[in-house]
Amino acid sequence: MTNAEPMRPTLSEVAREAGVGRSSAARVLGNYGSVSEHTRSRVLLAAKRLGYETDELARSMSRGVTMTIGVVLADIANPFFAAVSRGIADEARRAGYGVLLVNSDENVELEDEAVRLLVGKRVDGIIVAPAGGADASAEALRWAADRGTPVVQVDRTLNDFEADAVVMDNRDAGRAAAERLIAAGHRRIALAWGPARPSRRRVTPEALLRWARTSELSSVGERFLGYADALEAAGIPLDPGLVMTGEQTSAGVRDFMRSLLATEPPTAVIATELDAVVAVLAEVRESGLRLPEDLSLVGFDDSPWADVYTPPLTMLRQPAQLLGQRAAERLVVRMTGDRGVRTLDHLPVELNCSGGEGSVAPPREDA
Amino acid sequence: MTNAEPMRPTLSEVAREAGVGRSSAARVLGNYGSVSEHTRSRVLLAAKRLGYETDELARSMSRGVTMTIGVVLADIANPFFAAVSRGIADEARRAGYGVLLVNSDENVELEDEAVRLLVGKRVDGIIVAPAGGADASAEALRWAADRGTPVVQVDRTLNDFEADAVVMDNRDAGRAAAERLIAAGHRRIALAWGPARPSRRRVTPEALLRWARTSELSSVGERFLGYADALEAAGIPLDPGLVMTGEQTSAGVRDFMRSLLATEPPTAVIATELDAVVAVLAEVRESGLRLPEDLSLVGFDDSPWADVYTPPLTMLRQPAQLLGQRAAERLVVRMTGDRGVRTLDHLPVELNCSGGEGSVAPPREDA
DNA sequence: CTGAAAGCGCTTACAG
DNA sequence: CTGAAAGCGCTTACAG
Repeated sequence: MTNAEPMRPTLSEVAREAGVGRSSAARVLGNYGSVSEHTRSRVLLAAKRLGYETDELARSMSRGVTMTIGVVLADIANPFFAAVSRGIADEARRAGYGVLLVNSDENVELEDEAVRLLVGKRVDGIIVAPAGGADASAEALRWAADRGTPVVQVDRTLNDFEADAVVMDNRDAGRAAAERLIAAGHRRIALAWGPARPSRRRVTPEALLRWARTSELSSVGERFLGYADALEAAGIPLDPGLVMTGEQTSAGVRDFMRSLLATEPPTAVIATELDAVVAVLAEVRESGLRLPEDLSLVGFDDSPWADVYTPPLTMLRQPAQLLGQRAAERLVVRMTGDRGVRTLDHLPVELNCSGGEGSVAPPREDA
Repeated sequence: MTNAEPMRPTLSEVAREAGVGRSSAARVLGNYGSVSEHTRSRVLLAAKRLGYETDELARSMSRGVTMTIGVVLADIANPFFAAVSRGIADEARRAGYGVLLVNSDENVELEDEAVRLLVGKRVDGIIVAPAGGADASAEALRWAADRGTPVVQVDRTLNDFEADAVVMDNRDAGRAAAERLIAAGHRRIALAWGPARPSRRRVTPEALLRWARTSELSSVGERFLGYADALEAAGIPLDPGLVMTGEQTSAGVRDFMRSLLATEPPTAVIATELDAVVAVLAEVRESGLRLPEDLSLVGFDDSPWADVYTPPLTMLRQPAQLLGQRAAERLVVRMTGDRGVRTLDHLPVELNCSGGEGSVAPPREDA
């Protein structure tokens, strides 16, 4: 049993082995300052001989920079966030940064804890998809930003928070989804899910809109506003009964769809999240309806499955990986010292199935 | 413009503010040693007043422990690895560790670089899904392990590498997939994809088996062996023409399926990866075949989509998140000082659609 | 070009 | 219980 742990050699040991001073060894191993070719080669040789690798932790300590960025997302297992992380990781690596990742599960407390952890580990910057809606306190995030740690928001934005953000153009996407269906002749278009409104009581269209416009800036909230825009432009009255504002879960979608289909069936539905798409499909199957003859569907968050589904699904493709990349690029600029004004970057969302294909068909005559 | 960056207060400043020595402040802020109630409260008060947060970087430096684990996976955007990461992250947090994540893209060089980066940042341990097959050199990994950094392998194992591993019971899974199809009456069962054999020339069944048994321990390799086991047990000769051994990509699967369907169509197919499942479905659609009447399918890597597909797909469900959790648990034990013998943990893979349902039907009479 | 010394912000024996 | 001092492994002015 080898319980003699081979300690990693330090800079001093390399210096001694090479027969030079510590500073000289430091200069060649750290690639700075100037050294004679002679000492350089001696040091390099000694380093090789000892298997020296510089201790980045110590370097971070003295340089005051860790070359690490912190990332706080709802759930890395969610395909959307997984793609975002990938975009971040690639861009970070390109710029020489490592990535420390934490899941927040859309929980404000966990997010706060995560941010403190990251600041404690002295990350050079933070990318976050803020949980808890636009009005969340997000104390730790604001504290971190005040303390001088650059923060970039992705996919969501917090009110009264002066940090850069990179988001999808969700309102435009919601509008595009509804327009696609309206163009096919639909007027009863359900939205699963819409903004998470606390009360489940039915409200007037005006109240729903007013509430959405003022209190909420989440992505699904924005998508709802785009949907409302499209209806209004087409002269179709907004029916709050067609908008799911309750619990944003798969089970919630299934309940919503089931009761809707049983009472006042829509001719089309927009599913604003991947989970919602799958839940709608499950309920469609359960109810025996045919897609798209009996019900048209436009979904969000493209997936390879959408193309091989029968029928192929009409989906809005979010450039999730690009979103992550952009956020990382922005953060790198900030970490490099840019103090310019706040930036808000909107990425376009595209329909993947153009033409008359996909899961959109005209409404049935008898509908 | 506030360009006066609020520097974070240090332990010394808190001590001065509290009017005590540094060591005393350290003891209360670090929760160790003993201090009088009086000084404790003074220090706590001063810390609060100054907004002190301990610098984990400095703490790591002096304690020699970073409370961070490094994770090297092929691609975080892949649903399987995304789930694995989630399992790791949850377990790591539970034990108080942060997670530094790097993608290797199945590239041995990138993996090596990632491992060196992680060791440089002095992570306390590493979890890795080794790239490049069982015989890969994986120098950095071996070097890290020799140096005393605990390493746990997930999903794959390297030959001649004395590190713990947590893997799926892939051979058993491959066997289960084939048995399911054989039980339904199939004898011509294609495998997309099988082990990545360099040469694309056809070989004898014996040569293929011999090669797979000796040189390869990747997960798809194991799945192929299980498939072969099931065929042998059923007295069905192994036909190398039905086993895809070429390029393991979606395009490769489509080529393989297309030429197979055009020349000597199988009655069933096993798709050993999620990408392969989607590619098979795409080719099935293209060719106008019906699932499962014309072709039965058993896939790997369950997804919520499988349940809402028509027909619902018979899939082998890999407990990916559990895999990550187990690996992290194992690593925590090692990081805590356990020097016990190597551990190899096998997780069972389960069929999600039992009974006669799903995408498996008896072969057609005329086949 | 080169080396001794101080410093990054903690922790940890070691005396008092 | 408490404080001065040394140390973690680098980097960084500062003389020589």
